Order: sequence, then C-alpha cells, then structure tokens
Amino acid sequence: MEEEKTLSRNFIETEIDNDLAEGVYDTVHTRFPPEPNGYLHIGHAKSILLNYGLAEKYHGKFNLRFDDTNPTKEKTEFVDSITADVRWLGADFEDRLFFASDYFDTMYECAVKLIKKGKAYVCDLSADEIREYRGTLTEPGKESPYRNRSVEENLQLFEDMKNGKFADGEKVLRAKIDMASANINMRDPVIYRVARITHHNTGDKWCIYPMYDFAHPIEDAVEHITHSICTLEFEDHRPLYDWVVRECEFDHPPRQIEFAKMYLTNVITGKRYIKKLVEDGIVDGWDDPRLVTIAALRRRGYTPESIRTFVELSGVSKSNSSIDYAFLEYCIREDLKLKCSRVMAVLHPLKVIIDNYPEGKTEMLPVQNNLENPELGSREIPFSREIYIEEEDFMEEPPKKYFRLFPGNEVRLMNAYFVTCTGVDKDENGKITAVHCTYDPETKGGDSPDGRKVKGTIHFVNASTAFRAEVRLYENIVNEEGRFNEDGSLNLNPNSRVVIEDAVLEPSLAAVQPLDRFQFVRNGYFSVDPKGFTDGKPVFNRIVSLKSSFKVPAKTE
RNA sequence: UGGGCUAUAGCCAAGCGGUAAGGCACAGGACUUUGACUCCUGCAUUCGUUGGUUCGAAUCCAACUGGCCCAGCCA
Repeated sequence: MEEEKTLSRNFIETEIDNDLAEGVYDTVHTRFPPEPNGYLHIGHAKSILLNYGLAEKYHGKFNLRFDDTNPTKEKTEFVDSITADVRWLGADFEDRLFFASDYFDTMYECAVKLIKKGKAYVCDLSADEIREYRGTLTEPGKESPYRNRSVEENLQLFEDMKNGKFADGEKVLRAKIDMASANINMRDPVIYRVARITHHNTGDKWCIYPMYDFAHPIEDAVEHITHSICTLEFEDHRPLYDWVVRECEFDHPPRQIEFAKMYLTNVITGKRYIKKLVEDGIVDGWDDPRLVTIAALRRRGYTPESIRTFVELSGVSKSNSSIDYAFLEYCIREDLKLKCSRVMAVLHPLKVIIDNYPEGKTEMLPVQNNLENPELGSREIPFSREIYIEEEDFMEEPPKKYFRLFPGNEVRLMNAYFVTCTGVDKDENGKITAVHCTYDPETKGGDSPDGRKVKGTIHFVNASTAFRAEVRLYENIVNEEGRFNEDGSLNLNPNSRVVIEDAVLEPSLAAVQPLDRFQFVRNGYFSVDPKGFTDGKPVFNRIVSLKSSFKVPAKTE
C-alpha cells in the first residue's frame, strides 16, 4: 500500500514528543482562546487548526474557550460567529466550550492566595503614575509606595475592590515581582482592575476583572491544558505565565509554546484593521468577500478543506512570514478541481450565427459534469442556430499561435460541433455585432469521424435558452504592505472593488443552491453567493481564476 | 552591552556534523473536448556577513549585520 507522503513535523510536535518522552505530560490537551471582540480571519484559522490538529494527532483533546476578561470590547454577536466559524472549519471541540468568565471565582481565590503569600498588593497609583514608575525599556522601574502594605490591609482593600468601594481606576491589584527586571512584563504587572461594565456572560456580578497575564495561565491550568500554544508576541510573557502557574500552585502546570503569526501578501489581516474597515463602512460587513475573514472566505466559496490544506501546507515556525496569496488560491483550486461541475458561462457575449443549422431547431447534447470525476454525473445542454461565445475567443486578425476562432478557421464548440468561421457582421462604427459560421453535422459531440483535428475548443451558451446572471468579481482589499499606514490611513488598491459582470449562463444553472460551486470553463471557479439572488436567479462570486498561458507574442523586428 | 525572538530561492519550509527535501510561483516541453487539468524538465555549487573548530559546517563556537516583539488598568 502506497503511503501518503508525510509532511515534516513542525517544531511544536518535536517539543511535544520530548515532553511525552520525558514524562512531563502523558497526554496532549490544547485550546483555542479567542477574545470575542471581532470575527475570525485566516490567521486565526491557523491557530485553530494547529491546536486542533495537535490534539487530534496525539489523541488528546481540544477546547474552545472565550477569553472574555475585558467586557469593554466583547459582545455575544462575536461569540456566536466565532463558535460557528470554528465548527465550520472542522475543529471539533465536542462539548468543551468554555468561558474564562466562568472561572472568575477561581481567579479571585488565586488572587487572594497571592496576597496571603505576600506576592500581590493593592496599589493606589494612577494609571499615569504606574507608567512612570514602570521605567523604560532601558531603565529599571522604581517600587510603588504601596508595595509593602501588610497582608491584612491588602486582603481588606482587595475585598473592598470586589465590593465596589472604589471607583474605576482608583485601585488595582499588582503582582509583586521585580521592578528592576529587564523584562517589563515582570515589573509588578497589574493583575486586577476595577471596571463597572456589564459583562456579556456574568452581567453585573463583578466590578473587578482580571488581566490577561493573570487570567490566562489560570484558565489553562483549570482546564488541564498541557500545551498552551500562542503567537510570538507573548514570548516575553512566558516568564509571567510560569510565575502565575507556580505561585498559584496548580497541580497540572501547562506549558506555553509560541509560533509565528501568519500573514498573507497584500491583504489586510489583523482584527483591528478589519474591524476598522467594517466600522468605517469601507466594506459591507465582516463577511464582505473582499476580506479574508472566515465568514468572507466561506461566502466567497472557499471550502473548509481548502483552508485546512492551506494551513497544513504552509507550515509552522518562529520566523515571521507572509504567505503568497496565490498559495491560498492554489489550495481552493486543488480542492474544487474534482468536486465541482464544469459548466459554461460567457462573461462578454459575442453572438455566433451558424448559417447552415436549421432555423427553429434546438437539440439537446449530453455533457459530462466533470470529465475527471464521473460520479458527478451528466447533464444536457441545448444547442441551436444562434449561440454566444466569449468575445476574446474570436479575433478578426489573429496573432500567431492563436487557435481559437477567426475567419476561415475551424474550432470545436465544446461538447457540440466543429464550426468554421465564414465572416462577420459589423455595425456602422465597424464594431463586430455577430460572427457567422458553418457547422459540420458529422462532428456532433465534438469528434470528427474522419479523424480531423482542430487546435481550438471554445465554450458557448445557447442564445435562446441562456439566462443572464450577475457575476461578482472580487478584488481583495489590499495595501502595499497589507497593513495600515502609520497615520492610520489606508492606500486602497483601486482594484479592490466589486466588479459586476452580466454573464450569460447555461439554463441548467438557473436554480442552483446557495454555496454550490462550479468551475466555469476558462473563467475560473465560482460559487453561488448565499446572499445574492436577484429575481430568484443566483448571483455568482468568483473564487479564483484559472490560469491562462496564452500570450500574444511580442512583435519581432 | 535594555530584554526576548528570528535569518535556508520571488513566497512558505525541511534539515539538528557526512556534502541543500517538498510545495507555491515562474520558465520550457508533452498531452488535451478549452491555452485548464495531468505529465515531464528546469529553477540555492550554497544556507544574513565575517572569522574560527573539524578530514568534513546550513548544522558547533565567536563577533557582526538585518527583521520582528515589549514601556495598556488590551488580548
């Protein structure tokens, strides 16, 4: 049996193997911990599928946990969309959907424990003062005057914080670590703040909320996460993560491992940026297909499989990288190639009249939906005297090596007949209005009994039965760098608009279902936009173009 | 001498002391009921730079140079 070529192991798998071999852990339990403050995008897909993939590979478990410790930014709308997107991607968290906010009691107890150990204190400094006392990147900080309060006083003050005796910002709880540390995160970080905001999950139960650095290790520990996988910017937080786990004395200490975020060339990634595009109304919503949110990719017709392949093939490392957008397109092409029917659509119609075909006659011709995959079955397409072909499939004066239709040339109409161009009709401006051909009745189905070959095969749709539909061609919202400028502005690519084409399609496509996908011969892969139906007729989104290697040869001197 | 991380082709990425995997992109060819797909072929004498150790270095050592992250009561 031929075994699928295995991908190289990534460095995280190597780490896990070592942990397992050394008996540090005897199982693997991962998690994806988004803050519900926006929609997920392609970058999150990497984290989700990496965490899920690891759990699956090691026969462990995978949790979905909302890191909802800052109610100012979080909304139920986002927990719903994120949950749906994670499911759609196929990362199965079974019944393990958790909320950090469900652990607020535990976190409070941990804070009390730290106070009792003399490892945390209530600080009265203002936010500005704390910043001043923190020092700079090159200079050490200095200790807060409140740093040496007694355990009893701290306990009382912290309880008062919890009971709402202080205004927002009046007091914070800080970990007592080292104000001179070279790592700024260790300079007595704030671990609890006062904030009177209604929380989407706990309502008004709490007016103090834990900070990420304190909450996250506790969340991981209570869920018995073994490997807490996050992105590179948290590398400097790892000593603090370990400090919290150690000082809170958890039995199942999790381990944090960082990897590099994924960027895509020339598209806007980053929740903050996408959020701004949505809020400023530059795009129509979080699922605007010009975006690379999961919702947008789904609407545009990307499959979960294609995104999984994409993530898997792009690898995991610790070096910052930007993956070529063409690679994502390759993955969806690869997935759809055998899955979807190849149908005919004409984007820029040019009428062809077959002069020797009987007027008023229409015949039905059988067509395989996908030549490489017979399981997709077959259909029938109508054919008669007047048809439309693609404008670019005819040239009155063809360059060398052009083997589509031109006067005197014979080509195959895909699945139909050989036709030979006999002339053109033009209007008073000299613009071609129709092309005249004759057909060979012996070549029905596209093969000639005398073995004669044609170099060109072109697609068409029957004129009288064709229906018109909107096709939307999306150009991604891009910036030179794929990011906002330093001043917050964005140089939008002039192409990052929706181009709407009025296409002519086979009648069999009139009643397709939302999110069916098709390969339109020559033009690319299209999906039916679930939001786009006009007059009951589907609107198509273009997912990706097919390649076309025909180039007009350069003139030689 | 602030700390941490990182550097292999246009883009990802393996490699872990024995003489540079693989994929995308690109180029050429074959095939073809679409110029797609498929199939071949090509694409790093060299791994950020410079030294050193070694019979042998992308791999070990040293110094240097780029890039990214950190001074939220965000995550």
